[in-house]
This record gives sequence, C-alpha cells and structure tokens, in this order.
Amino acid sequence: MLPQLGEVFRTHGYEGASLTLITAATGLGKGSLYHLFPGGKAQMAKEVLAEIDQWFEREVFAPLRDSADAQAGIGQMFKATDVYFRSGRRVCLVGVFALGAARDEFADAVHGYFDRWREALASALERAGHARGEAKELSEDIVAGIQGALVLARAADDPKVFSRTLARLKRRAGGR
Amino acid sequence: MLPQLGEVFRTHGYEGASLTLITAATGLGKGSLYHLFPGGKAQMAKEVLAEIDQWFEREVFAPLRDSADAQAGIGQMFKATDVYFRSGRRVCLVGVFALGAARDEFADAVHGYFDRWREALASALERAGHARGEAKELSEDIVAGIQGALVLARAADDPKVFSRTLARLKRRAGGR
DNA sequence: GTCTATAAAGCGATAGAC
DNA sequence: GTCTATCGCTTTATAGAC
Repeated sequence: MLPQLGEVFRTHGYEGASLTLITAATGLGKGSLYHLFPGGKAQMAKEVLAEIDQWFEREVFAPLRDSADAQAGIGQMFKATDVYFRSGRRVCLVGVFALGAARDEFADAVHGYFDRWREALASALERAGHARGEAKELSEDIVAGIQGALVLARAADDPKVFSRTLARLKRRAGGR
Repeated sequence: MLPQLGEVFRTHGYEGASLTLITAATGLGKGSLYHLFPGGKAQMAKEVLAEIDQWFEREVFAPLRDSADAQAGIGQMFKATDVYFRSGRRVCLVGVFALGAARDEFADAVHGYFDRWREALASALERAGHARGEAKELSEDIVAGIQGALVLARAADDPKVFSRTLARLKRRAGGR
C-alpha cells in the first residue's frame, strides 16, 4: 500500500499526485483511501515519508553509525542506495519534495532525512580515518552527489549516469 | 514577464504552477496571458525554458567553450552559477522539471540543458590540462554536485550548504 | 491588449449504501 | 472495509465586451 503510494508521489510530486492517479495505482476507491487515511493526501504523504525514513534508518543510517568496520558500513550505504534508487531508474521522493512547495508542509521529514544521512555518513568517514572537518565536507559532497546524479540520470533518461557517479563517490569515500 | 513566469514554475513546479498563481505573479489577467501565450501553460513553460537556455548559453556554456584561458572560463561558470542560483536561495527550474512528470513533455530542453553544460565544462577542463576521460568524469561530478547542493540547501533551508559545496567543486576543478 | 464572465473538466473530500 | 454518488471548489481554457 505505502510503496505504491510512494511511487505515485515520486513520479508526480506532491501537487501532481492526484487522487485519481492514486486510486489507479493502488486499486482502491476514494472511500477506502479516506478510511485508511482520514487526513487525506497530506496524511498519505506523511506516512510514506515515515516509511522511507524507517527504511533508510535501518538499511543506511544505522549501518553507517554502528558498523564495527566503518568502511563496511559505507559500503553497505552505497549498496543499499544503488538498490533503493534502482541504479538510477528511480528518483528520490524526499529530494522531489525538497525542491517543491511541499517542502514547507513536510519540513521536518525533509530536513531530518538529509541531515541524519549526512551526519551518519560523516561519523563513519571519521571512524574510517578521515579528519573530522574533512569527513564533514566529504559527507556533504557525497549526499549532494547522489541527489545530483539522480537529477542528471533522469534528465538524460540514462541510468548509467547514476551508476558512474555513484562509483566515483564510493572511490572518494575510500571504498574499493 | 518570462522571469516572473519562471519564478512561479521554479517555486511550484510545472503541475503546481496554477494560472491563479501566474496571474498573481505577473499582474496579468487570464485573457492577457492567453493572448500572449495561445498555447497556454505548456507554451509558457517552453518559452521560459528557452530563455533560461539562452542565459546559460551566454553566461556559462559559451565562456566554457570559447575562453582563451580555460581556467578563466571555469571561474566564470562558478561565478555565474552562484549569481543565478542566488547563492543557494533559488532552485534550478530545469532540475525541478527533470525530476517531475514534466520531463517527458519538455524532454528536449531538459536533456539539452544538462548535456550541453556537462560537455562545455568537459571541454574547458580538458583544455585546462585534465586528461580527456578525467575531464569527462569531473564535469559530470561538478554538474551533479551543483544540482545536489541545490537540493540539500533547500531541504535544510540553509543557502550556506550550497556555497560551501560550490567552493569545494571549484577547488576540484582547479580554481583558486 | 486587457478585462470579466463563463464553460467544461478535474480536484480533494464527504456521505451513505452495502 | 469498499463502493458510488455527490458536494464545493479550483483548474485550464475560451468568449466577448471594452
């Protein structure tokens, strides 16, 4: 349910995700949707954002923060990122929200997602041997680089742009 | 006229830019708008994209391709980019379109913008002394980095994220 | 060239039958 | 819990006065 919902928001943005598109994607009528989400579209988006946050917390942020081998945690991040974004065929819903007018309504979720990603990555980079300031800079470069690569890959309609850029970011992070 | 129109599309995306918002931003009634743009919203977006393309062609792409001093051309690109995106307070309209469903309708403009940017930058980097393959990779990193920095800056509601990242990209390009 | 009025369709959301 | 019907509003777009 939430994954299908997420796909609609991802593809059409918050404004563009009409209830007609949502009913088509989920197979549920409006009545059912409002039974499940009394708060309407805003609640749907909030729950989708929360689910995404949980996924990244489990698959990306926690490994970055908690891996005994910091470099392995970073490797897991790149692997999970590649899977999640379907090697560049899928766009980042939080990034889409961040660029649009929806950012203000979902400011906490949008802000938290990127901030915790950057912070967890900086912690791993520091434990992997980078100086504190350098790790902070590099973490910003990498998270920005991933988001930018998604923009470019979709603009060019060529997922390879994402794969290539991700591979170079991994090298800069010290990955093999 | 086109700049005000562009600001609405930038802030609200193609889907979110309603004629009500557009009339408010331009001060023109619907009648006047359809007199100027018989093709409606689609034509407005197309002309805005064309104007943006011209601006970047003149201020960014041409200097990158034609500067006798390649490093000076790259410096001009970073300067113009910082000005255009208001040091991170403004988002990239073409990037917004690229991420959304509007990409398909405006595929040529979206694809051309990023491709020509990357290509012009690669040419300058090569003339500045980078090996051909390295220049191509670096140009992709830099254009993606700029787009990603815009996403992060808007997500954090903090333009400094953009300025910092832009400064590091400039350093990687060999800028002082 | 700009306005107001209006059309037709789509929007988010609700009510109520089943 | 899911559906259909419908509300009230907004959407894009057009017509026609000035």
